[in-house]
Amino acid sequence: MSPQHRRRRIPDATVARLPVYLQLLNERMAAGVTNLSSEDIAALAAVNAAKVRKDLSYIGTYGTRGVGYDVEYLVYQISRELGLDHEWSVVIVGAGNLGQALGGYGGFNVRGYPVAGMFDIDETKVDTVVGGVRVKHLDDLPKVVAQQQVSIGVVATPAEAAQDAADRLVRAGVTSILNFASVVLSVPLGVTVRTVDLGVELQILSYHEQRRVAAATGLRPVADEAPSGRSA
Amino acid sequence: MSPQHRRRRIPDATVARLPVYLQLLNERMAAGVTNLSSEDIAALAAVNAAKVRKDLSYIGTYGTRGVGYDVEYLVYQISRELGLDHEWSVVIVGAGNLGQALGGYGGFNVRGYPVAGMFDIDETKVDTVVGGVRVKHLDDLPKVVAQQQVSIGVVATPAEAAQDAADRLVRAGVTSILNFASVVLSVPLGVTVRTVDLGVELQILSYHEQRRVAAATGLRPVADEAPSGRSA
DNA sequence: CGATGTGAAGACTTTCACAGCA
DNA sequence: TGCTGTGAAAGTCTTCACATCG
Repeated sequence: MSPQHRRRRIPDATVARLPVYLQLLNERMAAGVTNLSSEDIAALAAVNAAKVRKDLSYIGTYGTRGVGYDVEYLVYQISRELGLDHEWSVVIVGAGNLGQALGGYGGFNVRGYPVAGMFDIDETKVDTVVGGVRVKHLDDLPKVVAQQQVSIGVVATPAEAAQDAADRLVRAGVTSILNFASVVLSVPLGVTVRTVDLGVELQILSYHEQRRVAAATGLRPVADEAPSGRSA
Repeated sequence: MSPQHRRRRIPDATVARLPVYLQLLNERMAAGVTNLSSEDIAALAAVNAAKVRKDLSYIGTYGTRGVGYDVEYLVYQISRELGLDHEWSVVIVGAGNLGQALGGYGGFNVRGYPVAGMFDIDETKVDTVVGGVRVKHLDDLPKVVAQQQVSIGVVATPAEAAQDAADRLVRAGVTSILNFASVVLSVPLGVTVRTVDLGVELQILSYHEQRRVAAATGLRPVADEAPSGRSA
């Protein structure tokens, strides 16, 4: 019953920004705003207005010339494009420090990603309850993934166990993995992996810090400025 | 006492990959490997060998033709380039669910980012101890940042409080922020922000899932395959 | 008139392909 | 000989600038 355009492929860079726009559109909508121009959205997202228009043009022509974008309609369209018109169950592998934090966080359910199960190999963790979810043994993963039609898995294990976790997820039928371990996961073609690594993020930041120090010390003239963001 | 070349600016894309190479080089080094070719590194990082060579060429010419790269030396050079030749103290703002997980995680200290302080406005959280660190009131932030020369701040607050946290960090003198809240932070030029948003990551994954479903349903022919990674 | 949607230009990134050196 | 280091080509992403339309 939806326009279901499924036009040309959306560039990765755009896909990565759509959730950001969506977030802020939802926020403005909650504040009672009904219309926003690309300039407005750009300011809120700390990007260039032309980029906003290009990005939005990939999902369709939903703006009104001379006016802007209807917030509610745009939220609907972006949501549909991101596959948010239904819930996506996720499983979390690893019930340690991070796994517990993720499970207890609640953000999964709120955002439409209910936690179908949490798994660990450690027998002492099995059957404990984290964030309302009872931890199961990793061997039960295939059953849960199949029964609950899970297609997204979260790897929250120590680095050493991450590849095994990923292998098990893939074997169970999961095709998207959010990896919090500091390892490059090897997965078959057709499986999407996104890695979020605290260490990597910190090192990118310290690289910039180190440049700033070098610049300030005046040892070398450094012409360019570090990246930053500004918004309204 | 270091070669301190400070050559041409390193591209952002490369800066984001250097920590990944570093991680895996350290791992191989621990396993006793002393030499690796660009091809080897590429396989481990699931990227193209030419990219590895280009990336490494930005930090200097540290390879040996016909042989490859000396792992230990390369680790040293990448570390230096990323500013890892000394420790960078960090402060964590927000002692809630996530803040506690980060504080207790220990990964900060291991990687050379000791936690100089953890802060919250909630009086009931102040003076509790998280991961060996006593939570202080947010008003004490400037003192700690100044005294311990902190230049990196972590925002682990709810979205509503994140901008205030960022403002306080910047006012205190922090110039790099790792933001875990679902908001686009507004900071002055010269301050680097990196945002890690669970919701954004999940939505990017569900976009790919949704495409796969559309493709499988056969409703529309979808020619291209979702991104993936493969390594040895 | 004002803001969208978009070709075209420009910037950045990746990949190729091979000269050059150990 | 084998693998690095790098110009040059190809590909992707961003930004400009303006025709177009509500």
